[in-house]
Order: sequence, then structure tokens, then C-alpha cells
Amino acid sequence: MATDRPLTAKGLATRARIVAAAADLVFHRGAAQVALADVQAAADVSGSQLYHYFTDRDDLLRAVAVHRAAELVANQGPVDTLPALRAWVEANIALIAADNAAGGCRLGSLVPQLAETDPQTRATLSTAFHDWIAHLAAGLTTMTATGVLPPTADPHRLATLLVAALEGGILLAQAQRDITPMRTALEAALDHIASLATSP
Amino acid sequence: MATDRPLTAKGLATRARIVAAAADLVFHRGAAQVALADVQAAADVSGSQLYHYFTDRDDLLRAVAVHRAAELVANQGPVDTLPALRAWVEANIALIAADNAAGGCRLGSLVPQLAETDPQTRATLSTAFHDWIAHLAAGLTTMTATGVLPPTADPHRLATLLVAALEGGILLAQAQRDITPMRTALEAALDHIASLATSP
DNA sequence: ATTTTTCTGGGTTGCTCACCCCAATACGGT
DNA sequence: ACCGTATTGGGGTGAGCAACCCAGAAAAAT
Repeated sequence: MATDRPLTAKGLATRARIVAAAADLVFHRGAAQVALADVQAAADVSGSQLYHYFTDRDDLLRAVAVHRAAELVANQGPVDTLPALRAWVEANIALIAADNAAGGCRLGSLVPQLAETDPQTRATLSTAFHDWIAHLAAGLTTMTATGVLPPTADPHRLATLLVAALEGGILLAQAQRDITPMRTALEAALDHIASLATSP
Repeated sequence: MATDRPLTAKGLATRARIVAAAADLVFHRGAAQVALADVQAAADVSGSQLYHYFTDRDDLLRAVAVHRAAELVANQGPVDTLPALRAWVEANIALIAADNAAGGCRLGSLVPQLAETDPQTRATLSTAFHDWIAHLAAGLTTMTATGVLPPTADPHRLATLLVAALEGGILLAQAQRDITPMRTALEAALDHIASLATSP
């Protein structure tokens, strides 16, 4: 019976260790290839501990999605100038290139793997993407206010293009084990935004 | 022992029925949730028949990837004018919208599910995407030749943007069960291409 | 210091699954 | 019609897995 009470600091640390271990395994192998015994070994916990903190396998995978969404939020910086936007692109490319796109996107690759199985996980992912697009749109809105982009530019439209190009680019890179399609797609998206920019 | 000899027409039909059934189940449930017994039931074959045609589970999933890639090729029409490109976008949106994005992209969603498990399946998917981008790039190249797009336009860059926006858009739509992000991403990509067009 | 609560340890269970065996039937070629 | 090959049928096996049990140790509360 998974615990519903507030956890002590120690319990929180153990739980977090389990989620981090699971997230790492899911990233490297794909969710279907990760047995709970693998997570136990990686986190150095017993089966009882695992079930102390999580109701079942799906509960753990939900926690992985939450973990990845929280990671994304933690790594968000302001993206309210074109140089900041380019830096955002480069940081994402560098992150994926470090593994030669193996494992794909830590957040995005969870969608095809878990969305059809667990509505709660899908909801978590849905919210994460919604918020991510909103965050980028806020930055682009700032750029319309500062005159970098014209008032006719649609920040939400552009932010959606950026996130879609990013996720689609990562998926192509994962298939091809080559960062180039990700870079190409994002550069083309930046081309579009730059073409709308009002100052050189 | 799966058969390596040429199959009779009847054998080919049975094998195709199995692959189609598997592809359908993988699309609706995700690969990890599809047991071989499910495929057997859906294709109305026994376990022996399944192993007569396929070495093992991975062999069958490879065949699913090949099937999906072939489907994509069969559905390709020329995309060498802006109206044809818009029609391509609308057809893809309609296809995904028909299921409210459940199951995601029939081809693209296989990448996060299978690419880390089976190098052969990943190679199949890699080739499929490479060829798809090449096909779109060929159409865009025609547009530079006909003067629709300027000679400075890079067809491969634009084609990569289109496929990435499509796949990323579908992934967002799958998470959110809403076709809007897919449409938004693709429309923004079309905006960019239209902004390069030399004729009104 | 004692009691209560939380966390951890070390297994077991039985179900599901992928895979495989043996045999029968159907089909194609001569 | 007969023979060889291809296809199909009807199971069985055991490994791996998720889930769970019982009990003890550690930590927190009184």
C-alpha cells in the first residue's frame, strides 16, 4: 500500500532516488524495456520499498513524467530576445547531441510510449507542453512589446512552431542517430522568426 | 523456424494480414501493450502460423515498421506547387484528426517505442524519414525551378522543417488530444515557405 | 526512555508472455 | 491420383514479471 501521508525528508530522498533511477532507465532503454527489478537495482531499494512509495508500475511511470516536466521547468530561462532564443535552441541541441540523440527527448519520447496507456500520464505531459509553449510565447510577446517583433507576429503560433520543430527534430535525430535534422528544423524555424524581426 | 523461401500468394496474404493486424494494434495501444496472442486473435492465425512467418516478436515489429514506411510511400503524391503543399498539409491533418490524434503518427510514434530496442527497426524508420524529406525537397526544388520559390530557398531545409513540424505537431496533438497544435505548427511552417514565395 | 510511525529487507506467488513442438491439412506440380 | 512442399492447428513450457506478504530496523514523537 503506497503511502499517502507526507513523507519525511528521508522518505522524500528515497522516493526521489527511485524516480530519478527510473527516469534514467526509461530514457536509455525505452519504458517497455524497464522492469521494476531494474529500477530497484539502480536505486538500491527493495521491492517493498518500491511499493511503499508507488502503488504500481503505472504510478511510478507517472512520477517519471512529473519528474521530467519539473526538470523542464527548472531549466527554463527567459527567452525574450532573439539572442536568448538562439541560445535556447543551441542548449537544446547540445543536450540531445550529447547522446547522439539516443533515447530521444526526455519528455517528448514519453508521449508515444505512455499516452495511450495511462490518461493521467498523458495529462501530465499535455500540461507540460502547454506550459512550455506558453513560456516561449510569453518571451515572444515580450519581443513584440520591445519592438523586436512586429505587432502582427503571433507569439503563440511561433512558440508552437518552435516546440513542434524541436520535438519533431529530436524524433528525426533519434531515428537517424544524427543531430543534423534537429538542427536544420530549428534553424529553419529561427529563420522564420528572424524574417519577421523588425530590427536587424 | 520462420520461412526464408519465397511465399505463395496465399502465404503472402496471410503474412500481410498478420502485419496489418499488428500495425493496427500497435497504433491503437502502443507497441508494449500488444501481445503476440492479441495479433493472433486479430489476424485469425495460430501461434504456429505467427512463428512460421516471423522469427520472433522483434521480427514482427520490424515488419510493422516496413509496412508503415511502405504505406507512406504509397500515399505520396507530387508536392511541387504551393497549393499541392497545402493539400499535403491538410491531408495529414485530416488523417490525424480522424482519431483525435490518438495513437499519434503511425510511422513517427514507432521511433520512441522501438528505436532503442532494435537497430534494424530504427534503420527502417531512418530510411523512411530520409526518403520522405527527400521527396518533399524534390517538390520544393521543382518550385525553385518553376520560379515559385527563389533560387536562394533551400529545399532540404524547408522539407526538414515541414516533416519536423508535422511529427512534433502530431506528438503535441497526441499528448493534448487536440489537433490544434499540429495545425498551428504546420501553418506556421507554411507561412515561412509562403513568405519566401516569389509570386503572389 | 518508551512508544508509535516510517522506512526497509528478503523473500514468495501466480499469471502472462514469447517461444517452441508435433502433427494434420491444404495446395501446387507432375 | 500421388507426392512433396507450404501452410495451418492445437497445444505445452518455463522464464520473467508485477504485485504482495511478513517482519524487523530506523526514525520521529511523546
